[in-house]
Amino acid sequence: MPRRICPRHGAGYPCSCAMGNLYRFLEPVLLFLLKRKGRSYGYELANQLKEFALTDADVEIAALYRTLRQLELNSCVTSEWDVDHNGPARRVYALTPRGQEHLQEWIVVLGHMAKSMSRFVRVAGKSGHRT
Amino acid sequence: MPRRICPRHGAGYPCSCAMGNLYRFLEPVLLFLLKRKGRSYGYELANQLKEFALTDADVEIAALYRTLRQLELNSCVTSEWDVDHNGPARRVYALTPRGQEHLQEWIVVLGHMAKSMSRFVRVAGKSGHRT
DNA sequence: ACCACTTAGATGTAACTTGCATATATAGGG
DNA sequence: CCCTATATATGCAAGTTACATCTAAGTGGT
Repeated sequence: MPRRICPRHGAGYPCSCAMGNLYRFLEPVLLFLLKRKGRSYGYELANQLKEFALTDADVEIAALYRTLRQLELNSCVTSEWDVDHNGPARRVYALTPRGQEHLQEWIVVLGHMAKSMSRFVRVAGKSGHRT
Repeated sequence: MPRRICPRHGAGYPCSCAMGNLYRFLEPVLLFLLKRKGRSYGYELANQLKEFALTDADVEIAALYRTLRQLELNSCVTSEWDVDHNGPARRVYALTPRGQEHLQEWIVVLGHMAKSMSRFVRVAGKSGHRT
């Protein structure tokens, strides 16, 4: 999330300029999974991610961990270590109110994009590709 | 288009890994406009682009010119100078068969993405946002 | 004890993309 | 001559991505 306030649309409107990290769309899915689950950690989220992957690309585990830390830096999630189990410690994340908001912004942006893309596919696909 | 052959899905399947330049989605729209128009040049394409923008971001004119040159490097379009008019010379582009194919790949990829995004918006939007 | 494997998180870095500023040049109007 | 519109292009800092690599704790086999 580098440019949180979009210079073109300002602070109020959730445009994709301000969303950042659009490429593989990890952020919105992670926020949603955390909302649904309550709390979770990276390794677990990685396995649930496939269910909602917004592209057909594989989950990049390194990007996932970095995205989670980035979300924490931006106060969208909080984390604490969980050592109360066998195996290596887990960094357990939970959504903040700020994260809830950000998820809603993402939902608006992705809604727009889905609509534009569907329209494009409909129009562009109409002419030219034979069955 | 840096990684044209995706190491995960191979050369046959048009996955988004191999598409590159996914961020602002200039490429597919330019290919489509060229197909529809027959031939056109950067400055003209820039004005038509707004009609099919896949995100709400403004058209980045520099990105447009660079994307067109990149498409030419990858044999998706050809170009020639048009000086047969008043004003500065225009670099006029036309779609190649390779470009047609690439547009079809984009349509498949964007179709998948639109579907995944719609689903995500439907599911994630269901709980939590009050009117 | 040693080794391989799974779970769990993190970092290093080259290559690439993006946003924004800037440069170049032709032509028309004042 | 300056200003604007048309038209293409480059420079570069900052940010993103893909892939490799590292650390460490536990489990099961030999």
